[in-house]
Amino acid sequence: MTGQVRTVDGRVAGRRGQATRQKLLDCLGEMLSSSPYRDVKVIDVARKAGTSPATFYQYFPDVEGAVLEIAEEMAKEGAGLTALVSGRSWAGKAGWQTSEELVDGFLDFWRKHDAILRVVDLGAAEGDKRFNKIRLKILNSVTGSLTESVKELQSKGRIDKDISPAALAGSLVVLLASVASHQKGFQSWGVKQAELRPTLAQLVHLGVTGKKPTK
Amino acid sequence: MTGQVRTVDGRVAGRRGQATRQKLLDCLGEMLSSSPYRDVKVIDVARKAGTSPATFYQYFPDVEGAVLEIAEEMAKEGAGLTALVSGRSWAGKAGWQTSEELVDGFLDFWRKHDAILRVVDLGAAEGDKRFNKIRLKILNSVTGSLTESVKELQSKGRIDKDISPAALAGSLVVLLASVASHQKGFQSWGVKQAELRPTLAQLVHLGVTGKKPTK
DNA sequence: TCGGTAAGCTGACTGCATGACAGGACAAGT
DNA sequence: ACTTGTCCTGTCATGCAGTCAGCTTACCGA
Repeated sequence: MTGQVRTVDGRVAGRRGQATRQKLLDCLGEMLSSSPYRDVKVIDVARKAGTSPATFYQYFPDVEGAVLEIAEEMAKEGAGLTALVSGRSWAGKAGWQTSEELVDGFLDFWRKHDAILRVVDLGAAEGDKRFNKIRLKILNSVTGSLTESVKELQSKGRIDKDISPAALAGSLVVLLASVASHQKGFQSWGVKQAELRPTLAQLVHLGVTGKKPTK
Repeated sequence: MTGQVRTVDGRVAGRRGQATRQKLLDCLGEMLSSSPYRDVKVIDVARKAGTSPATFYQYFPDVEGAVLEIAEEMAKEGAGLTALVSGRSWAGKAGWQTSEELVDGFLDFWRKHDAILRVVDLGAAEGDKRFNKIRLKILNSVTGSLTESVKELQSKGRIDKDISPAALAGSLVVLLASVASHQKGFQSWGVKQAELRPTLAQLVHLGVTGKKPTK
């Protein structure tokens, strides 16, 4: 399934080559954290990795191509976020705990992949299908499970019939994603990190169950 | 207060100069809508405006500087979003209407300024204070009013005391903003445009009042 | 009407990044 | 030692960034 790693000109990469490739990806990742995406240059990445620009182009068509590579990697890890929702209960105290853990898991993941997620978000918003696919892969892992939960509760009459479960689940997930990526922005509103957690958990619980949580 | 428009080298811009400057801004705006931010070149903007790169640099230090200019302009318009919340009622049917109109107004604004908002969002997420300031200026116009509404309802005991009004208002506003900027992404979840509106309105109403809306 | 002055624009230049290529260095097997 | 295939880099053509001197245009007072 996962074919061998290949260079741009078709050769099969060996041990040494893979190491170089990975080093380039790592350095690119670091650069994305420290400088604006628009200013990241191939030459800088190469220098940081102790190699030459030509080497970079042996493994990636351009900066964007390498970013996609990092993003794919992250998306694999992101698939694990499903566990935050699937098989969890939304009733009573357990429901509140589900909410809290979902929020925590999400914020942690976003904090960890902060820089690369910014770029993925931009690419997706600009209409690039490859980036959108990656973004969806991550969000879907949560949205899918959440949609099921909403449908179930809706069938019990707890949520209005004219609400689309997918739209609701999607909105909540997007809410988490964007709060996560603008955590710093909240500080300007005098909102502390610690206040964000319960607020989001409350919103999620309200959205999914239509009820205030019992703690 | 608003000093005269000046060129980079300190000259005062006259009628013709202002027109050229504006044309450059317009063309940059168009380019941002049609191609990725990273690929927008000064030379292309200049060509599109029927002038030379050197002229561009007479009015702006670089692409980012010009983008900030467009963004400031947009932020002024965005200040008008306050009207969507301030002085509105959150009780009964009127509350539901407030919710709906807030969502509509927000989505419209975002759709209209789609391209530039993407860049502002990126800049803010990357930690650039100037972009963050602009982003906050827009969001604050709504968050401020919404925070007041939440505080008022909280004092009536309708919302838990341990919820920070600012955090709640901020989260809701950020929810609107991010759903707006990824409207296309929702289509992949099989969510139609028309379903988004009521879902968001419901979430906003739930968040602010803690109750399901009466329609 | 006629300079004088400041605004407005651009050609030309330097420097740097991109991206392609050919060929050298190196490791492994025979 | 020789061959083979991987791996890296020097070099080069191309194109954009950003600066400057100098030319053109518009305005204004005498």
